[in-house]
Amino acid sequence: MDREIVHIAIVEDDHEIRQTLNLILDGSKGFSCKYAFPDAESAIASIPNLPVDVVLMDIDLPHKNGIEATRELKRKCPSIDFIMLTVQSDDDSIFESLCAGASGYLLKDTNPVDLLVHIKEVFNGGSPMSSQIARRIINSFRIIDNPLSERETEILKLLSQGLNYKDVAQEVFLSPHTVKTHIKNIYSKLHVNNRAEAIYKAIKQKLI
Amino acid sequence: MDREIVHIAIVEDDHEIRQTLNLILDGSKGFSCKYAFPDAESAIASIPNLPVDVVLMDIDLPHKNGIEATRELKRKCPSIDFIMLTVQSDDDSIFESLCAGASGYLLKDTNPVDLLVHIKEVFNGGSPMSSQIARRIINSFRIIDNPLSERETEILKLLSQGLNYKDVAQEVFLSPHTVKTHIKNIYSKLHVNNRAEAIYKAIKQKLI
DNA sequence: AGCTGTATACCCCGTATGATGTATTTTAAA
DNA sequence: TTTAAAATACATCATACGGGGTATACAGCT
Repeated sequence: MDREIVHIAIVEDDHEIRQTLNLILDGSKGFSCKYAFPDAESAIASIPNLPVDVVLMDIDLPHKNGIEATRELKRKCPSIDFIMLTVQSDDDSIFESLCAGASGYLLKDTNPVDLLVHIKEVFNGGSPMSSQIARRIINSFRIIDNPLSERETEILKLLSQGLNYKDVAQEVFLSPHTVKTHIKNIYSKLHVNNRAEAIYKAIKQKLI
Repeated sequence: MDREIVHIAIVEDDHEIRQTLNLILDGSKGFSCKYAFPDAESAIASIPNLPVDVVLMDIDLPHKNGIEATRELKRKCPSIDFIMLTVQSDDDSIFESLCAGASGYLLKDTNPVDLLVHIKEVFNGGSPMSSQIARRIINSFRIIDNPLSERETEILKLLSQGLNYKDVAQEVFLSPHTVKTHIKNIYSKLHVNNRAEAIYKAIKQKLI
């Protein structure tokens, strides 16, 4: 099963990089690279009709950027894997790319041999990324700190499920008055004035 | 700066694995492994007082598991990096570990040479993980599908910021009546009856 | 012994909210 | 070109909600 050929497409506006990548990839055993596009528009128009397994996508493209292109193409062709290949390594680019459907995120200074390895990895269901980039993603999982007490967290969770004062009170065997007091305290601790904002903040800070 | 020695601690209940790892790591140039613990409790008691850079943590430990141990230790010693070293690769274990503060997640069948490389990576601010595990993490970023219109999304975002009918109406130059109608439609599309649940669902599905 | 935080419980009050309707216009797809 | 979806707007009504208070009891910390 490792003998299968991986069919690749490149989307990259820089003529030289595009040509170089194309030659390297198409010349390597087990790889085929017959398609290269200089912009998002032509890629979006053509790729859905091509027998492609993996797309190498630059982020900085002339009109429409590579993240948008990935979003549209991934919607049309969910089985194609996308690897972002870019100079940008800021958090926003990384997360947007992943949300758009990218399966890998590599920097352009990755050497050709590693690139081939990474393309194989994606093709076999992996997600290659430098360990520096992996760290940024992992850091997004951490909880900063939790000002809420256990009781308050419990109540906030129930509120996020759509329960009202009375229902929450019944659920946790408390007086509705007490629940109200807890909610007031939650608002004050999170510096918000209503339920909507409280839940938003709590989720963003991974409190619930 | 690559000449610095990485000080390692191991937490692993299996006697043989612990000894083997200990010998390999301590015998390698640039690495020092003087501490090995068979359970979470002893590790939690000792590690805060030891000069340790990286901890290799097994998940399956006798009483308290490795994820809990990581959570407690990371809280006490934020500068120590934790690598989970385990046979389990289920989604829950991965995400819980990362939320608990782990910086890497490797399977036990990782060969010793790679393990050394990965420890170096963590020490230098990276996050090593197999590309299979990376893929699972990345998949958690994807959006399933968005039933909301642009206008509705816009309004829901404003609601999550804590704005009320009137404020939203002003913000988007609409009649409060219209905003109310949009909100009704949002609730119906998300199958909820109130703001709290709507925001909770919307965030969980990455709609806002 | 005093302080702080948490958990519990109650009161009043004005208003924002959600449910249930009707209705027109614009836009996009079939 | 008809149809459907989206966006716009308004009315009524019971009630859930948030802000303002006050109060007791118990925990841990200093």
